[in-house]
Amino acid sequence: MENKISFKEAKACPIQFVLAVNDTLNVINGKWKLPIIGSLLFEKRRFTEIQRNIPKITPRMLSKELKDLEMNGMVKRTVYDTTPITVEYELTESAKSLGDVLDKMLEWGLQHRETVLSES
Amino acid sequence: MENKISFKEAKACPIQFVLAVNDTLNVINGKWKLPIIGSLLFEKRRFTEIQRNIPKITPRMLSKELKDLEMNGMVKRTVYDTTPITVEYELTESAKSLGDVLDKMLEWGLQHRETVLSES
DNA sequence: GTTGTTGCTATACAAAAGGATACTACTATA
DNA sequence: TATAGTAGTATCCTTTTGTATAGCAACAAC
Repeated sequence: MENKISFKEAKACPIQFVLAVNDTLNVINGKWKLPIIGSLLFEKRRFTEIQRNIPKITPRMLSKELKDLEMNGMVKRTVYDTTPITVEYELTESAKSLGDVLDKMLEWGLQHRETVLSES
Repeated sequence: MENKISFKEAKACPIQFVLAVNDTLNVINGKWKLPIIGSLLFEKRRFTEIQRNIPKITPRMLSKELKDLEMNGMVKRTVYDTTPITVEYELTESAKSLGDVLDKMLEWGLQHRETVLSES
């Protein structure tokens, strides 16, 4: 039962290509995932720390997005039995490796903006 | 008035970082942009060709998304005065260069999926 | 003169995403 | 006893996104 798809195979087939790229996009989609990942990129943080880091997010949204990220293997949640209780969120190794992809997007985004503006 | 931001600057500042990456994400967000880009990656196509290429898209959505992509400098639209009228859509150079970014996303997506599955 | 083709647009609606506001249980501090 | 901090939930509402279905104008072939 070898259903693993190689880069080569995925790239050659438009359908597999779109599906696999969407896998990546789905992990970071929505208004808040990127800011949350950004907040955790360099250090683990607690719920309220992230909240203070992203001024306009509501606890409902933060809670929901953290759950999403955890389910997708992007964030690890650790509970410490202190009083009051302490919960720490940190990025998984896989999530940290997304940094390279984000760099590529950053690069393209800056360049594209320049190209588009220079044409107007 | 030099408001151009370098990769280095953007990478160092979390806010600029998130903004610039979002620039890239916004260009390909929504359900249909990626399939449309995929359809145009190797050849220019006409409206109904794209429609046939992406079976479940409605003309309303295709029309809307193509306009979006055109406005964002991703697609060039050319009208030929034939009967019936012919309209061709093709990716801009900037859009084609997005291919490299998509490859990175593809790579990460495949790898992440493997990592997450192997842990369960 | 009916049907088909091209590249769409109009209207109405359903679903998904996100926001506002209030609230919980527990404890520590003033 | 009142206030504040911890990590969230619950409920309701608005905004955004996408769908369904129909139709248009210009021709051309049958």
